[in-house]
Amino acid sequence: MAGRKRRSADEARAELLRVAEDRLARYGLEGLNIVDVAGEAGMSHATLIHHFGSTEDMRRALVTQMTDRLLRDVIAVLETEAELAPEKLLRDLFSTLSKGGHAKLLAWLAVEQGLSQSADPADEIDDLFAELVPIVAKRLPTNADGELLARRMIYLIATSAIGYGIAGDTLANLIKLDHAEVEDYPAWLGAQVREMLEPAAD
Amino acid sequence: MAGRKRRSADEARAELLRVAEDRLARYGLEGLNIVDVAGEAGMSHATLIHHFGSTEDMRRALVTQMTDRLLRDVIAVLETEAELAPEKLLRDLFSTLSKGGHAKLLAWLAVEQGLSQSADPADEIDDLFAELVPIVAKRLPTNADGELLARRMIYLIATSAIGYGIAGDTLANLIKLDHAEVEDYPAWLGAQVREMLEPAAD
DNA sequence: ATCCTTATCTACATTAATGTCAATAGTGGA
DNA sequence: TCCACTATTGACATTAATGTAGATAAGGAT
Repeated sequence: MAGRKRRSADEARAELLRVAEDRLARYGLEGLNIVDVAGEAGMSHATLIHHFGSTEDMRRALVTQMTDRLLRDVIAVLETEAELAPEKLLRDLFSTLSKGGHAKLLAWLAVEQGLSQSADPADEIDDLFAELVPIVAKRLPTNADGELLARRMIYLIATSAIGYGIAGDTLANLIKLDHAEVEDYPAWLGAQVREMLEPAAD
Repeated sequence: MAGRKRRSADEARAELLRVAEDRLARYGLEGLNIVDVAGEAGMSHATLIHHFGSTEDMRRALVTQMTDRLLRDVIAVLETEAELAPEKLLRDLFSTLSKGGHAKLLAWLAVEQGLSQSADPADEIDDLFAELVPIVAKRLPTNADGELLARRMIYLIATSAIGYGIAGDTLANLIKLDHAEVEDYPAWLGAQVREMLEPAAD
C-alpha cells in the first residue's frame, strides 16, 4: 500500500535478471521460482510474468544473458592474448560454468524443455559462436580442415565443461580424484588440447 | 476390484524399474512420475511408494541400475578385447548415455538433489569404478603416474559423455556441427585419447 | 491539467505432483 | 485350516508452483 515503485520495462527486466542470477548462485535452481525472484526484486510475481511472459522464458533469458557474457569473455581473451594459453582459458571457463550454477541451469533447460526448440533466444549466442569458430581456427597450426578441427575442439571443451559443471563433484568422488586434482583438471585438459593442436610427430 | 495381483517385493521392484526405464526412453523425465510408472506397471502409486520409499529413491534406484549395467559393459569390453579400441568403446558409451535419457536422468538427479549426498545407493557404482581404474591404468604405456592418468582420462571421457548426452544436440546446432559429425565425435575423441596415451614423441 | 499507456498489485483458479492412512486381500508357513 | 505378514489400494491431505483477471496508480505526452 505504501505506493508502488514504477520502473521502465527495461529496468524491471534487468533488475529481475540481476536478482535471478544472484539467487541461482546462492540457492541453486530452486531459487529461481517467480515468487521468490520477484519478491526479492521488490515486485509481485504477476509483474514478473508480465515482463517475461512465463517462468520458462525468464529462465531462458537468464541463461542467454549468462552465456552471452561467457562467450564474449572467451572471445575477448582469445583476441587479446598473443600467445595461446588454453590452460588459463579453460580454468576460467570451467570455473564460470561450475560456479554460480550456470551449467546446472543450462542442463535444466536442456533436460526439462529442450533448449534447442526455440532458436529465437539463442540468436545472439549463435552469432557469438559464429564469431568464435574462425578465431579458434586461426590459432591452429594446420590449415587443412582447420575449421572442422576448431569446431570439434570447441565441442570437446564445451561438452566436458558442461559435464564438469553438472556432475564434476560426483564423478570426482566416484573416480577418487581429490579436490586439488579436480581443480587442476581444466588446466590439464588445456595442456592436452595444446598438445593435440601441435603439429604431431611431423 | 477384479482381484489384486500380488508379487514378491523383488518382483515388484524389478517390474517397476523395467517400466520406468522404458518410460524414460519414451517420454523423457516427465515420464518418470510415480502415478504413470506405477499405473503402467499395473499398480497404484501408493504401492510404488511402499516399495521405494519415495519418488526420489525410485529414480535413484533407476540411475543406479542403469549406471551399473553401463559400467559392467565397459569393464567387460576392456577385459575381453586384446587390442585397445577406444573408438568403438566410446561410440557405444556415448550412445548409451545419450539414448534412453540416461545422461539426462543423471543430470536431473545431480542438479535437483545432489547425487553425491547419500553415498549409499552409489555403493555398487563405487566398487565398479574402483575396478575400472586399474584396468584402464594397465593399458597405459608409461607406468609413472599411471593411475592418476587413468583417472584423468576416465574423468575426461565421463564429463564429455555427460555433457554430450545432455546438451550435445544443442551445442552441435550452435557450433554448426552437422549430424554426421556429431555421430562421429565419440570415435574422434577415442582417436584423440589413443594419441594422448601413446608414448609421445619419444 | 488531463489523458493514455502500461507497470503493478491483490485475489483467485488451476494444476500436478508427492506422500499418508486405514482398510483389504493374497500367500506362505505353522 | 488358520494366522500372521505384507503387498496392495482408494481416498484424502498437502504443498508448491504457475498463470489469469480485473482493478489501480505512476508518469510521460499532449
